[in-house]
Amino acid sequence: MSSGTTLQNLGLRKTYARIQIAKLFEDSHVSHLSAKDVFAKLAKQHEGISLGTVYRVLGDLTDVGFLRRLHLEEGFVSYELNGKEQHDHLVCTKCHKVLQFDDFFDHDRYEAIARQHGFSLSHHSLVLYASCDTPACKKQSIKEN
Amino acid sequence: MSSGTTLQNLGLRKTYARIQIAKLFEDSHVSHLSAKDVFAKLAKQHEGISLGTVYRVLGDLTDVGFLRRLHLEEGFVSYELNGKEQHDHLVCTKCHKVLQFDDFFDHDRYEAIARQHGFSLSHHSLVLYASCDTPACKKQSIKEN
DNA sequence: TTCTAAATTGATAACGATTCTCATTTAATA
DNA sequence: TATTAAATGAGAATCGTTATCAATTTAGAA
Repeated sequence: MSSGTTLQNLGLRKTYARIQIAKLFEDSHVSHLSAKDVFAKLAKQHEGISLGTVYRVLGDLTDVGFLRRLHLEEGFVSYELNGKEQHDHLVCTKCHKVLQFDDFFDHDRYEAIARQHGFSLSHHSLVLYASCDTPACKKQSIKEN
Repeated sequence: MSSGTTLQNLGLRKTYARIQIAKLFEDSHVSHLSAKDVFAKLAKQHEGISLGTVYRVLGDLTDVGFLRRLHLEEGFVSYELNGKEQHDHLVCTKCHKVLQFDDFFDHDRYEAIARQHGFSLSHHSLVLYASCDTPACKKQSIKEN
């Protein structure tokens, strides 16, 4: 399914910026991009999508359920495709590498916990902070100090 | 244990600002306070602790392990006492009420997941977003729209 | 295809949370 | 008590993000 079709199905006007940004996320190579990441990637390939528009489009795509907001690291938000199954994230505290993992047992348990407290679950955020200590990670850690 | 003693044990100089802020968190009534929350609470009772100092002290107390940073809501950080057992949070998406809950089964599972991916677990963040729909919550939701 | 109204965009100002700077004050200790 | 390093207040600076507004583009009617 092309990004253009996706946008129409979502009830959004088909614009150049939205198509390029939706494509970026549909491209399987990328995930959890921040606004700045998106801006940088688009700047390399296309002229004239401003940072303000990137923020707006990310907001729009999130509002219609195409993207989902993540708070993996302090100080900024990232976005990922909002698939049916929500997966969780493992973040290296040293080199900031991010891995996704699926924990299929979670959702029901989380729902039960929410219900026990009289809440009705909307979604959850589980982030495991850990160090990966790969050679690349160590190199990066040194650079930062 | 008084906050002064706590600070000394942590290797921090005993200053007025640090003692007041540590006390605020040791007082069992409060938890998950943002810098602005702390500033506001101190302003009522004590003169002359600047917002800059609040941020610095919160950072210091986090660095020595007395507090722990939380990212419960978008746009700002909150802090809570860093007890041995880490508990998780349930946040109302409408009125922003926060409840803590303990899920004692989690830690081992999280550690296993990290290990499976070659990571070594440091800590985790689990936040359940849900609506509480209490009368107070509904009142607040209306106010915000 | 052309026209029109409404939605989107770029440029840039504004904002809120947080950090930094630096002169002044305070805590630890000799 | 005097010395020195650390902590503070005031305010400037920074960073991510949102808002403003005039100009452009889209979708759909004519």
